[in-house]
Amino acid sequence: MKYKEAKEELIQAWGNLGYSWGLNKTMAQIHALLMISTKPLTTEEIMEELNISRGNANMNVRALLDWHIIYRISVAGDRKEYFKSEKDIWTLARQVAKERRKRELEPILKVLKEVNEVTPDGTEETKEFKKVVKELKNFADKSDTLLDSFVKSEENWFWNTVLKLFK
Amino acid sequence: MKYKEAKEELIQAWGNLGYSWGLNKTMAQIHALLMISTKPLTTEEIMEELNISRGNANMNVRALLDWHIIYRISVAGDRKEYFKSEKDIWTLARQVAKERRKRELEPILKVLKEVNEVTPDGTEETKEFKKVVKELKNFADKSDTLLDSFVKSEENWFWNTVLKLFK
DNA sequence: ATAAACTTTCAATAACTATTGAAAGTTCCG
DNA sequence: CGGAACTTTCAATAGTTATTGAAAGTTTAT
Repeated sequence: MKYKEAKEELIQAWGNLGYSWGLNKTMAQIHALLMISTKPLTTEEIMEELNISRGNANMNVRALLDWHIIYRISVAGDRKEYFKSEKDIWTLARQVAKERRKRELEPILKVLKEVNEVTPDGTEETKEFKKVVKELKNFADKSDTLLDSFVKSEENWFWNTVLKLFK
Repeated sequence: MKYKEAKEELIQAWGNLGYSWGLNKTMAQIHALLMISTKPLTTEEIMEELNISRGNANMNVRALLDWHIIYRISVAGDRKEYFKSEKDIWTLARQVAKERRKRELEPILKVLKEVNEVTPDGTEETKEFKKVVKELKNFADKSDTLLDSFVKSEENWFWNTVLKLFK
């Protein structure tokens, strides 16, 4: 297989995976491109490689910076901004987990706390509702603890301990 | 807080969470509705509660059946179909993990295997590419093992072992 | 076989999300 | 300051995904 084909296929696939991780397609593709690049790239180069507009490139680069999974690099004597990806997939996964925890888990925890305040009126409905909310809360709390530990963990320790369990 | 408010808020929040789990908003809302319902519901009732059309209700109910997270129920002497949700959140999470593994992880594993066949031509680019692909593959394989064990696990065993670790 | 009761389909359309590219903004340097 | 080099914004538009609802299809009872 030729390098160019392989590169395109990987960028494509990474785009899809990233999408299911909560990034958007272009964001994930820019990330993939930076991931396999041997050197930091400029907006110009990203635009060219992925055939996207300046505005699109700029917006998605900023989103990636916002997620803290790529970095801005300055080169002495050059006014352009260069970008490089966090290359350690482990750090990347932790970072994504951290963001998603903030964006997704926290809001539902807040709602669960809120709706648990429903006034029990003795009906079957509110009884069931309370029960379901309690279970959801339990589950969400556990997931939160797990995610938090994951975010704070270090690679080897995590894989060593967890994979030992799951073998 | 009134039951009706709480119910609506929970359905809304569940809709968002479900979305980030890879379902779509309506799918997740129907699921939430069945989750807190004390009895199985018909398509008609779902349409009414969520203010959605017959087609929409039907399509999303079928998608939920497809994910195996709700069930079809027949009531003797009644021609209508009733639906009820898998109420155990643990079983639900396992089922979702299973589907996503199939839909998301498997394709990327396939691509990684494929692009690893790139012909090394001695350039820096292909060297880096190979390295990145190898790391991704390692990570994806580990995630796959982990997910698979999760899917096959039983609730107490899982939480007991994992949470002990992460305390 | 007929018809009522119910389910499924699907073309039209609404709603949402992503993308473009030109204009406005910023920074740097002589 | 002036203007070149670069970045950011945003209104317009393209593209995608979700939703509707009426028509077609299916099942069941008589």
